[in-house]
Amino acid sequence: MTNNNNQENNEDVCEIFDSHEDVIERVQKRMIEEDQYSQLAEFFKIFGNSTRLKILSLLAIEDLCVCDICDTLNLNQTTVSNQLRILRANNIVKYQKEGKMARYSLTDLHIEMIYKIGLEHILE
Amino acid sequence: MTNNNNQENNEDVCEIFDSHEDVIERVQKRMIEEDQYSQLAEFFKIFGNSTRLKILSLLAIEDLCVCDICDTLNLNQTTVSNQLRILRANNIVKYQKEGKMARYSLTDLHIEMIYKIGLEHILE
DNA sequence: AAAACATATCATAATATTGTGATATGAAAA
DNA sequence: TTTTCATATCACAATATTATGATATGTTTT
Repeated sequence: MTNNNNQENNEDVCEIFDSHEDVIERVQKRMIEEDQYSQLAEFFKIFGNSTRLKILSLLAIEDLCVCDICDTLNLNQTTVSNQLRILRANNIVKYQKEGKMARYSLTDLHIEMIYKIGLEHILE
Repeated sequence: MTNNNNQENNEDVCEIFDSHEDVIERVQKRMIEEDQYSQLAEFFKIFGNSTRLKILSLLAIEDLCVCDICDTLNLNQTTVSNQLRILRANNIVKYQKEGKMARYSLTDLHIEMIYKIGLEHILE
């Protein structure tokens, strides 16, 4: 596994077998801030619900109004509006008022990228 | 907005203003399977918890045993083991027994990619 | 103005997820 | 074999999330 030479009971000079303390210190140094982990988790949580994923996948195809989303997905208007609120609050979608309608779209290319990599993953 | 010519009250022949029915039908055709949305949501749900994200970010740096993960993150052993179980069940991490220790690693490059795109996103 | 329509918000019951104490398993050390 | 160590599993209280009915807001039509 490791390409060390021949000595068997060497646990002092070999750099490869470093102590747990060393590992911990080294890895800790490369971590991001506590707050960033939370932000990231909040961001990914958005993708962890199939209703929201469906909405996102539709908006990746084209911009849509709320009622088209409802009808396409055959979902309750309240359900869709609620999820859109969550998506808005997290800056995942934006919308534009057109008369009494609201036309929604994705804010950001990252959203589509993440969706597609995830899809690639589950399709192996 | 749309590059149509000069007529003002044209609502019959112009292909650009299609009815809700047309939009719905067109978009529905490009959707993936119900089951795939669920699978995708399950997959992304994994990233939606900061403890799991922390573990994943450590394993993206180097392979680690459970106790090193606990010590690095200053977390309960049960908590870490539980999250590792979830990660294993979802094929996000794998492990290798080494004596009484278990060395964990990421299964797949997609994991690291998604983590990094997410990080890019929250850093604007 | 009233009616109809598109969307948003509020309140809540049902459900899911989280961290953790208690405990089990299994391997190495004594 | 007993003890110790590393990790896993179980059970569960605390918390978070979901979908949805009821209702509010705001816009167009009549």
